[in-house]
Amino acid sequence: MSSLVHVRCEDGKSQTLPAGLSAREAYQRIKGEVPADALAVKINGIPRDWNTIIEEDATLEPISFASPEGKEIYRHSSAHLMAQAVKECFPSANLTIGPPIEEGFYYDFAFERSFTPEDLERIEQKAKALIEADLPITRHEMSKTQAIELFRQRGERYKVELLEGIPDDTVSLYQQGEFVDLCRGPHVESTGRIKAFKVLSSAGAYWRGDERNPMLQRIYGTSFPSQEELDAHLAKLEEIKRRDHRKLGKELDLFSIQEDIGPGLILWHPKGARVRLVIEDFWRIQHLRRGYELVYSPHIARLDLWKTSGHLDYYRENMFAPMTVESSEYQLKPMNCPFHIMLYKTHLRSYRDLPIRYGELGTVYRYERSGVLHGLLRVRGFTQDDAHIFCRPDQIAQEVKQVLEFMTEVLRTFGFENCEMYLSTKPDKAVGTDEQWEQATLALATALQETGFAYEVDPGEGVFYGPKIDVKIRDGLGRLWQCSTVQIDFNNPQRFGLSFIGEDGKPHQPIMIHRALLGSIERFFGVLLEHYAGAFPVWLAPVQAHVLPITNKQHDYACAVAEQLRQAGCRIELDLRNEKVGLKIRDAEKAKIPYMLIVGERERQAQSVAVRKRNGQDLGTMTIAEFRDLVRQDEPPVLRGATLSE
RNA sequence: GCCGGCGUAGCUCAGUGGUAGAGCAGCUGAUUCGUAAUCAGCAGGUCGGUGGUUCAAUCCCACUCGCCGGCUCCA
Repeated sequence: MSSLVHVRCEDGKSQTLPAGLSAREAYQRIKGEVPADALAVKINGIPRDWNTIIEEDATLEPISFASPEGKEIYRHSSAHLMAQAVKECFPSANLTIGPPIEEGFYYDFAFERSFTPEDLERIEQKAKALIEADLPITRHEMSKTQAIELFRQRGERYKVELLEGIPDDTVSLYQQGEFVDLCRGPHVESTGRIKAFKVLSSAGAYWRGDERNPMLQRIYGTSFPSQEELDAHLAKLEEIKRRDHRKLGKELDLFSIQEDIGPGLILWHPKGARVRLVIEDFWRIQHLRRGYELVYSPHIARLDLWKTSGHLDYYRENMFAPMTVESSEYQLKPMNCPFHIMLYKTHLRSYRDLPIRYGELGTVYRYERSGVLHGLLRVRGFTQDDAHIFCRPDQIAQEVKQVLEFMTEVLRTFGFENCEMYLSTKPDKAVGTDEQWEQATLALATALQETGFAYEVDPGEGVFYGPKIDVKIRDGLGRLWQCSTVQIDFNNPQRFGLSFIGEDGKPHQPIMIHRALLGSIERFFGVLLEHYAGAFPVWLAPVQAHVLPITNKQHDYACAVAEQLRQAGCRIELDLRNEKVGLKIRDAEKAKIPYMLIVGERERQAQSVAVRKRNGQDLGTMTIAEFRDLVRQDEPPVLRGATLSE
């Protein structure tokens, strides 16, 4: 064995060193010092502890919190720290697992009761004391048998169970003080490396995520390298709460969900409905211009239709129970596709007719388990902006490409510039031939490439009837939301025996493409509401301006202003209350009205309005016609002065 | 569905084993006012629902409905 190794640092500096040094020592010898923010080190590209012994030639690259790996290590060590605190406060709690997650970490414990807020406070204090103690974190490798014995002695039965499932003979443990956890690592060097630590919440979670398993007590927490960063993160959490669409929906009187109506069922109030109408008008105009036929279908249909479509077999758990009418069974629709298929079948189709694109704002009802309902984002009755494209296999790529372009245009209009695309391929359980899958998947990939979108492949995540593209949009707070989806379907054309007559005069089977741009109107509305924090852009705002007379001497004029603007298609409200303008402005501001039109004696004389924006900006006075043009400017071109009947 | 928390006036919330309060909103009156709160008065609740314990329940107990957080991110 060579006693010398060649070690290179991330910047290319290298040195030949005796084997057996730790990564930290080696790095120090070459570079003089290890950066203060280096949590761990990549050795030949693999994250490791700083005290890993170097036995072979290696390249070293420090990992800081700035990198995804660094965050993971930091949060993972934080999870251990919290687990140590829990074990010290509650020795009878059993350890299970504790991974880092997106903005923090959690650790699951088996404990005889739930943790109370007081417990969490105590745990946080204990963790802070352990940070203060700056305990070294050390790695120990041992045989699996030894590890099992160790955890058995400590009464950690879940750890024993985990170990029994590990195929390797050797496992690694990490220790800090009395605390020992089974862990692959790496970790930071000591508990003192964790600077700002916060316990956030607790909740029940099933062991291994399976509801047949016992319920564990999960504690969530987060940590950052500085108090400032932690504070910023907590402020962001507050901001998320402030923007919660459920809160805004109530404050702005947009919608409600009422116990007497039923969970997951949305009641659209006039203001919410106005926004929805604008969204839907925009949607309809766009679809008509892009070669879609708009259709309507009923909310219930004979159960047999759902047998043919396969929903009864594959989707039953998400459907409301059927109802019996005149001794036939009917089913509330969970999807619109069977209706569009039946529409296709009303005529004999030629290859010249394809593609046929049916679009519908179709309201569907799905049974969702009570615990998963969430405001407008997860409901039991919602309206899909659905469309089904029937085309020849060779038209898939072209059609999908058009859908993607259409989708980005629509999303951009609503203020979503960034999205992420995922291509999901054939799952284990699937219908259709391998050839069909390959052809369709390739068509999707081609469409993505031709439109120039970066995308990730989700292997095996396709629906059983075909591959799909899912699109997630990023909102104002950087959160991702699944809205658009494009799915290829070989299954339904076959089940329903769809055909078109080809050039050869023989029947062929069309391909069906399911697609939604907004996903569901309810969900999209919720996302939009949070994205804009309730302050809709002018073209979407339920009320675009308040007319605020200063005294009752201007009431007649204010009414005339409002009436003229309404006739011009603006959404205007009058505030004739016997109050000072200051209060009227304050109230309009709270209601997030984009414009305030203040009319006093001067404006009445000049037949003008003084325009104030909701951000406080004063646009000065202008005529009513000028203001109307100002509002128009904010509308997407397609809607500008457009009507559905044109 | 499961675990935990919560449910009091239109809204936000306080409160107690002896049948309830505040602020805002609402209504009435006064004020006629120039860019984020004028003043005064009035009215408003079967304390989510059902059942039980008790002389007495909004409060304690059980059930139920609903809401909130969480429930596949391999130690």
